[in-house]
Formats: sequence, structure tokens, C-alpha cells
Amino acid sequence: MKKGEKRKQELLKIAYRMFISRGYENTSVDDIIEEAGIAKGTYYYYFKSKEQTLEEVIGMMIEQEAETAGKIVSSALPVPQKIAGIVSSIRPSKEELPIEGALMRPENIIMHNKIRRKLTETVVPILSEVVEEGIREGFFSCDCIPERVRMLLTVSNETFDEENFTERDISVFIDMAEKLLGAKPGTMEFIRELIR
Amino acid sequence: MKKGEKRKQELLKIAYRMFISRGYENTSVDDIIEEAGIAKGTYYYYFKSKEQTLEEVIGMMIEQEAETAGKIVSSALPVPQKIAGIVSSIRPSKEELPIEGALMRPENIIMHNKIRRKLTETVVPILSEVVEEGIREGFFSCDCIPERVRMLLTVSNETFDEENFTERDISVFIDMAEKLLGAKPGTMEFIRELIR
Amino acid sequence: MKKGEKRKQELLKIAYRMFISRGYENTSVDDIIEEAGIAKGTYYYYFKSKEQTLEEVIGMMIEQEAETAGKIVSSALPVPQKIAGIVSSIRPSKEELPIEGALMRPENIIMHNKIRRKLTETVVPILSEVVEEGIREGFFSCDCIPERVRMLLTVSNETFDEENFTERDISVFIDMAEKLLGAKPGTMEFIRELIR
Amino acid sequence: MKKGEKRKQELLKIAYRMFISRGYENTSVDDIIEEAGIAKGTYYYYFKSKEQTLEEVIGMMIEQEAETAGKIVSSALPVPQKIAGIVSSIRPSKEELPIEGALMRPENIIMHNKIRRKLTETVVPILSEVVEEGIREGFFSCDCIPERVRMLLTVSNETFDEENFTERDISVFIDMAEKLLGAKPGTMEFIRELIR
DNA sequence: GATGAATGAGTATTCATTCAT
DNA sequence: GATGAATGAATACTCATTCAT
Repeated sequence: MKKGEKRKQELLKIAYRMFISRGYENTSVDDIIEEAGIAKGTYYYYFKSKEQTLEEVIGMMIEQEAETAGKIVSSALPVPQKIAGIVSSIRPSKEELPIEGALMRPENIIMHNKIRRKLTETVVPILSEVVEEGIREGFFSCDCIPERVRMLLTVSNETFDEENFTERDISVFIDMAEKLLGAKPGTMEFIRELIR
Repeated sequence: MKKGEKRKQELLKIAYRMFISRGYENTSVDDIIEEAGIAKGTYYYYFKSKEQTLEEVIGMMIEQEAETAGKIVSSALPVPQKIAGIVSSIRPSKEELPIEGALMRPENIIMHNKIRRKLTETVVPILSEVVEEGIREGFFSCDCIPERVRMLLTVSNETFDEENFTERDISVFIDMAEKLLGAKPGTMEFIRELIR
Repeated sequence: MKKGEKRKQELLKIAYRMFISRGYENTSVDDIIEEAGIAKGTYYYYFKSKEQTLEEVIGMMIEQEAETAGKIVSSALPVPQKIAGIVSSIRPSKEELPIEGALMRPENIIMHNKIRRKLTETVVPILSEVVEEGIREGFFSCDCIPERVRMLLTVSNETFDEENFTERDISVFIDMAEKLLGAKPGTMEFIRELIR
Repeated sequence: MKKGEKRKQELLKIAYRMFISRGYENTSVDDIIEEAGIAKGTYYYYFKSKEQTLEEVIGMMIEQEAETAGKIVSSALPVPQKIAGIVSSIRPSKEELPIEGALMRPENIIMHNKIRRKLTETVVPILSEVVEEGIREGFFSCDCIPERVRMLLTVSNETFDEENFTERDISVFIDMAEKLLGAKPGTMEFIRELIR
């Protein structure tokens, strides 16, 4: 069982890499098994269907990120740094992405969308918690926290996942974040470093 | 020529309806020609490929909306009503959508995305112009206008294209819009009516 | 009528060029009419079918070559020069071929074959006549003239239509020609200049 | 593996028969799978494309013939009989051809051509070897052996693959062969029996 | 656990030809 | 003479999935 689980994890990683670099639709089961060096039957022994593979791939990613985020939340870091940590853990690290801008390539819209939705679902409550902590500590001041957090995440995803954003985009985003959360001007300037 | 053009417009409308209701990928060329009652050859007489059809369908939509928006801008309406008009003209009218929530259905992600991108490209400059007008008239006060407008559009698209948004979402969005554009609280309350 | 004939000749030349440079099978009627700047209907006004076009294209070529060959035969030139002239008039001139080796390209096999067959049919009797003249004048000495001429033409076509023949190929061919026609060694050395 | 290979050989034979009797271009993949009683997917499991199938079909033929020819060369037969054997092994046996003159039918030009080219490539060196042997034994006397052999093969293919050759064609060919290889008159008369 | 042969519905695209105007 | 809209049969190829061994 251990062995089987391990094998499955490997397959998931391979599928993940291929889905991202070529797009889910453009990656055939044949491609995957060839890359993995296994037989068709073996693939279907581990996965019910190709779609389920995608689901599991995404689940795997989200899980890892949620875990990291959870650790940050329960740490002793000051609130701004917690936010910084969580937000940066969300963005796909350069090592994970085989190709620049891969996620935004048109053939990846489907996957990108699924990921974003699920990620938002997972991260909004976590970030909300931190914002509440921030309110208690006097950093922020606002109501409807989850709604505000969600909108910030939405804008962040849409704006900064692409490669062609400008310094002005960042400035406006920071301004927006501060005003939306009721923070003092300049409080969230640290975001700039995170995004660049 | 007249004849051919007319026919093409009809085909485009049929394709549009089908792409939206069943999704681009799930609509085969066979489906389209059957619905249109034409032969395969006729379809390819008018369109180079299925993808080109999608491109033209989207172009057609955008064109119409840009036209409407343009008229509103050059009208004598007060600034807030201009914004209201443009924003509401962007959202797909209920008559156009054969099925509730069609655009957000997963099989429509690709089309939805293409539309959103192109629509944003087209609408941001128009809305920016209006905001500038609003600044001159003392309604708003801000810099980086296109960036702010774009972010507002992004949030609006992402939040209100789905069906499951709440009153709180609207409130936060209004708050965000006012703060982002430097408007007085309550100025943009009219948005609520637009979205509901 | 004159006008129509002229038009048809133009179309034939265009078709000829296209068939040779892209291959008969790879040239669609659409390609031809686009190149010629005429409508589909016009094409079918002049040609019954695409295949008939090919037939006429080939006929046109052969006709021209047969005419040239005929003139040479009835001229006052010495026999070896007559042969030289006919053989060299058969080989597609460089100006006619838009692309080097076009006729031998795999997509042209069909056309090449049709041409070769028809050309052989046409040229064998003409050349046979010249060979007979050569016999009467003591240059050659053999029976079964048409068969011999046909074989020589066959080898010539197959060997020299390609681009990768050698000096040795030429030497052997000359040797063969002389022996086949019963000519004295060296008599037909002039062929070398013709082929090179 | 054994199983798969066997199946593939069967499919190749079926394809071979169909390509020859109906022509490569006129044989659709659908035709083949229907004849073979397999599913489309199975066909594409064994062959990458229709063209690759043709390539393999030809490869299979050539291979068989080369093998036979090789055996003959290394046998203890006298040189003339070796040549006879090789040449006759090249010509498609009556059993293989479902239809008289199939190879020369216009729809088969492409295949015929590919076969002829590859066959020539393969057979010329083998026959050259035999001719050299013949020279050593005093049967023949000539230089440029491969060139001569190739030309003889060319003429043989072109003349005798069709059905409408005459006794005179045979006589001229024998004369030509003897002279081209420097053999004594009558030495190669045995060819007549081979061809008829 | 693992294999790989077999499936077959599904899809986009091509192209010669016709014919009413 | 000329047009161009309309046709529809034909075709190669893909790919997720199954299952006996």
C-alpha cells in the first residue's frame, strides 16, 4: 500500500507538470503514460478517469498550499508578515512552473480556473482569520471580511498572474487593499516586494 | 454580397447561441449545420474553421457592446448614469442567454474568458474617459484611472457573473468603487440597483 | 470565340504552372481560380472537370513538343543533329520548370507519368523516322527500330530526369545508344553535351 | 508481443492486397478496417498513419525479395541462372497480384513508383555482384557495372511490367542486355523464357 | 499490481461539382 | 460569358476507456 501510494504520488506529479506545461486538454492519457513509462492499464488502475486525475492534481496542490498557510496562521508572526507569507505561498513558485506564463496560456484556462476557484475557497477563510486578528490588533478596521478578502484575491489573481502588470498596477492594488481593509496608508506597502 | 453577408450574420447568431448554451468545445460543426439547416460545405464557405467562427462570434458581441457604450459616452447624461449605462450594457442580457448561468458553466470557461479579456480591453478606455469626465466635474478624485477601472471591472466580472453573490458582496463592491475612485460615500449606491 | 480561346489558353498555362510546382493532386480548383482571378463558375465554363484540365494541359505540352520535333525532322540538318534537337526539345526547359526537380517530386508522379507516356507515344515514331534516315545514310544499322528507340527514351527519361546522375551514367548511356542502334563508337558522343 | 506482431503482419498483408488491387489513394482506412474486421482504433494502434502503412507494406515486399535474391547470390548456381532467378523473383508473382496489370493501373502509379525505386536501390548492388562474378568467369566484359545493371532494370521494369509488350521487345531487350554487359550473342537468350 | 491489445464514437476539414441568376 | 453561393460525400485521425491475461 505504501508502495502504491508512492507510485500514485509520482504519477500525480508527472500529470501535474504535463497539465501545466501543455494544458489539460492537450495532454492525452497516452502522453502521460509514455512520460511515466507505465502501461495504459496501470494508469487506469490508479485513476478512474482523466478528469479525476485533474481533480486529484488540483487537490494535491491546494492541500500543500493550505497546509503552508495554516502553519503561518498559527505561527507567532506579526499580522502583516502572515499575510505576506500566505499570499506568496499561493502564487505558483517559479520551480513549479516549467514554463513562464504557463498558467495563463489559453490552453490552460480550464485548469487555471479550477485551481483559482478551489484555491480561493480554501484561502479566503484562512486569510479572513488573519484579517480578524489584524482588526483585534488595530491594524485593520472593516466589516464583511470574507467578502473583502475574496475581492482582493480575485484582483490579485487576475492582475498578477499575467506577466504584463506595471508598477502602477501594484500601487493601485496596495491603495485598494489598504482602503478595503481600513488600514492606514502605507501599512501594506510590503506587498510591493512580494509581487515584484 | 448583401445576400452572403446576411446569411453569415444568421450563421453567426446561431453559432453564438449554441456556443453559449452548450459550450464551444461541446458544439460540433455538425451540430451547427444541423441547427442552421445548411450543408457542411456551406459552413466552410463562410468560415475558415470552427475557431475562426468563435473569433467572429466574439468580435460581433464586442462590437455591439462597444457601439452602445460609445453612444452613452457621447450622450448628455450625468456621469453616474453614464457609468451605470455602460456597465449594464456589458452584462449579457437575459434575452441573450438561453440558459441561466450559461456563461459560468465549466464548459464555457474558454469562451467566457476570451470574451472577458476582449471586453475588458474595449471597455476600459471608454470607462476611463467617463471617470475623467467625473473628475473634472468633481464626482471623483484619483490617479491611475485605467488601472482602477480595470480592477473594478475584474472584480465585477468575477463576482457578479456568477449567480451566487450576496447583498454583502454588493455593498463591499460599492464601498470599494467609491474608495477606489475617490468618490463620496453613497455616490455610487446606484450600482446596487444595476446589479440586482 | 477568339477571346474565349485566348482566355482558355491563359487558364491552361496557369494550371500547368501550378500542377507542376505543387503537384496535380495538391492543386485544388480553388487554388487555380484564385491564382487566375476568376470565379468557380468560369472555371467550369471552360473545363468539364479538373481531370480534363490535366488532360488538356498535357495535350498542350505534347503538342508544342511534337511540333518542334516535326520541324526538326523535315529540316535539312544532318541526322545526328536532328536527334540532338529532338531529344533536347523533349526535356522540359528550365524556363518552364518553376522549381528545380519539380517533375520528379513525389507529388508529381502522376503528372510526370502521364506526360512521359504520352510523350513517348508521340516521339517514338518521329525519332524512328530519323533513325531510319540514319540507316539509309549509313550512320546506324539495326532492326526493330521503334522498340529500340522506345527503350532508349525510357532509359533517358528515367535516368536524366532526376538530378543525381553522373558522368558514368552518361557514358554508359552513350555506349548503349551506339550499340543499340548499331552506330560506330563515338558517333553519338554529342549526346553528352546535350544532357549535361 | 508475438501476438501483436502476428496481427500486424496480417494487417500488412491485407493492406498490401488492397493497395495493389484498388490503388493506395483509392483505399481508405475505413476500407481496410472493414476488410480486416477490426476497429479504427486498432488500426491506429498498429500504424501511425495511412502513409506509414504504405511504407511498411513496401518495406515488407522489398525485404522478402531481397532475402530471396541474397540466397540466390550465395548459392552455387551458374551465373546466368543466378541472374534469371533474381530477375524473376523481382517480378510480382501472379499469385500476389489479385488483378492482372494491377501495378500499372493509373491509380497505382504512386505505389508502383515507390516500389520500383526502392526495389532498384536494393537489387542493383546484388545484381552487380553477380555480374562481377560473371566477368571473373568470362561470361561478361564491361565497366561501370552498377550503372549498366540499373539501366537494364529500368528498361525491364518499364517494358515488361505492362502487359502489352511483344516478342520484338524481348528480342531487343536481350540484344541490349548482351551488348551492355559485353556478353556473347545468344548468352542471355534464357531471359526470353523468364519474361514470357 | 501491471500489462497492452482492442474499441468505436466523435471531429474537423477538403474539394470537385452544380446551377440559378 | 461570368458569377459565387450551396452542396455533401469522403476521409484521416484522436483518445478516453475497457478487460482478459
